[in-house]
Amino acid sequence: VIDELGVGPVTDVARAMLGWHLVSDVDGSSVEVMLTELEAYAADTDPASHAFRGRTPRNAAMFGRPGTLYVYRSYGIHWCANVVTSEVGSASAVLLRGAAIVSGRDHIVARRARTDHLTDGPGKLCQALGITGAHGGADLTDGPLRLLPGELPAGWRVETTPRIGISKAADRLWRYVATPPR
DNA sequence: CAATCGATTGCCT
DNA sequence: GGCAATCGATTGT
Repeated sequence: VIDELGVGPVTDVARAMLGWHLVSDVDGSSVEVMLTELEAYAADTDPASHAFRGRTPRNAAMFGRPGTLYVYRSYGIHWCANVVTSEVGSASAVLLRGAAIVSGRDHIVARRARTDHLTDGPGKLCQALGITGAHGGADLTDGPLRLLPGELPAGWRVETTPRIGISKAADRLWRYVATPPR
């Protein structure tokens, strides 16, 4: 299903993943979103990657198979999710920063306890999908969280910008944002 | 063993 | 637009 993941540089993979869908059946709530904002992190050559300094207890999941979920806690409060995109041992990953809701909006509203800004940010997206640290290392090809290849709808544009909130390698245009036609 | 610092969010002015 | 909240992995003494 996710044969496209292990192929090519993580930047290309991240851009190609725009329009892919992520389905969550966590806690019995079925939610589906389409990915619209992603960032590429290349383990070895990227000082901003959590895997840049090698394997640690936190980033162990990044060294797994392509299609593995890597989840970490940010600012002690939020969960952020990445998809491992490289072969075992390479630890390149794509950070999930934003998505468009396809179905299950009611479940998301309940989880987020608000009706706006539901999935526009890495922490918000995790909360919307019910992703927590317990899902770190999960296989996205099988289980309550599934990643499905797809295409952006006609007319959507892709913008390339610097990554958000990092201090190292901040000049690389490795953030990809898809926006609907106006 | 203590110190540091976020791949952020939401509420405040 | 500014800033506090919050915690554990990672790094330094």
